[in-house]
Amino acid sequence: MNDQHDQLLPAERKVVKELGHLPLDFRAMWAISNLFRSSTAIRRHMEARVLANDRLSWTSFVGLWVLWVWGPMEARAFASAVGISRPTATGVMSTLEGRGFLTRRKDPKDGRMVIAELTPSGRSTIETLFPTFNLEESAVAAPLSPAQQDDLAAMLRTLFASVATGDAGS
Amino acid sequence: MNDQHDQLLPAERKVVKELGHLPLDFRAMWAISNLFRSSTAIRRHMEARVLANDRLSWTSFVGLWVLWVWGPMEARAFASAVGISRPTATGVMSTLEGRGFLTRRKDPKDGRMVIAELTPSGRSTIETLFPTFNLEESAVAAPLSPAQQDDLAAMLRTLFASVATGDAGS
DNA sequence: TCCATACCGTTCGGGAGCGAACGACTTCTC
DNA sequence: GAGAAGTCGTTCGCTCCCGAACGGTATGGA
Repeated sequence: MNDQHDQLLPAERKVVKELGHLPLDFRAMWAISNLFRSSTAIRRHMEARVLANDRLSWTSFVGLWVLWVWGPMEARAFASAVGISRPTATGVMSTLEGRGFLTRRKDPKDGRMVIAELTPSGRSTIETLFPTFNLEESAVAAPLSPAQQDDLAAMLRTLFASVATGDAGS
Repeated sequence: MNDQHDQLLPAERKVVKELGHLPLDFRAMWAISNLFRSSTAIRRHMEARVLANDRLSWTSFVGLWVLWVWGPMEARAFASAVGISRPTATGVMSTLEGRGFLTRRKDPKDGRMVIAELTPSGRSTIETLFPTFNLEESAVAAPLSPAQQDDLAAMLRTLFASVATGDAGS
């Protein structure tokens, strides 16, 4: 009598009530839909609690982080690492450039390429911001045991691989 | 010699190489960062594979889905259920209205309220689209065992609760 | 009764996001 | 060595996305 159903969120119970009669894969649905629910909520939580002080959007923050970790890189690689399209990367780079966090220069070896690089101001911003960000990540993940956190990361890598490489399904 | 490190993605290995010396919670970092990595990739996968045929954005699709499951609802509840702000909801509703999927009307009981409702066209669109969407969800989640899918959903609900209610940390 | 208070959806301004198309540049091919 | 083909970053047009601010509506208390 005490089954999985009791664990569901109110919104999920409503879905069962309205769509329960249809032949759907509810197990996959709960996994995927909670992936989006939690990721959106955490993103907004981080923006409000950690990033708002520096008036930094999530994507700009990721941009700084990527350039910090990888060093100077071509616009194309930047877009890929941040996880956005090339047109979007142009805009994000312009934003960061306008705030003095980033510089653009042409690659002398290949006139098509543009190389983005952190300014000292950009570097110091991410260097002081990231530890705070990670502290909040740690707090958010705290309700999960260390082993659970490892399992979670492993399963998410599996999902990522299932759409990234083979381009899953049908 | 065969530890967790071997499981890491190339980008994650680079992070360890560059930031490994700092006192950070890498376990939480892998969990949270893979949450965003996988959610972004799956979202784009779904947009390209399922939603593109109907020229429907992710958010518009969720909007249709919400109205399908919940029936007619106030704009505020719509925004909350879709997971967007009220200003954004105004825009999304306008988009759906322009495409003939949704109608807006004033609540006669309270002149401030606006009630959104699916048109027959909107209803038939989501009714034929959602089973296809769920089939793809199923395919994406397939590399995980049923028990793993349940565990994943449960852990994600825990993370969601940790930022939604108590507003976690510090 | 009337006026603060509060809540609703919308508008505004600005950044993020994409596919398609474009000019600049490199490389391949004959 | 000149034209075709490919690749790069950018621009364009549109949608999404948010916080702040605004007008319209309801409600509680003096």
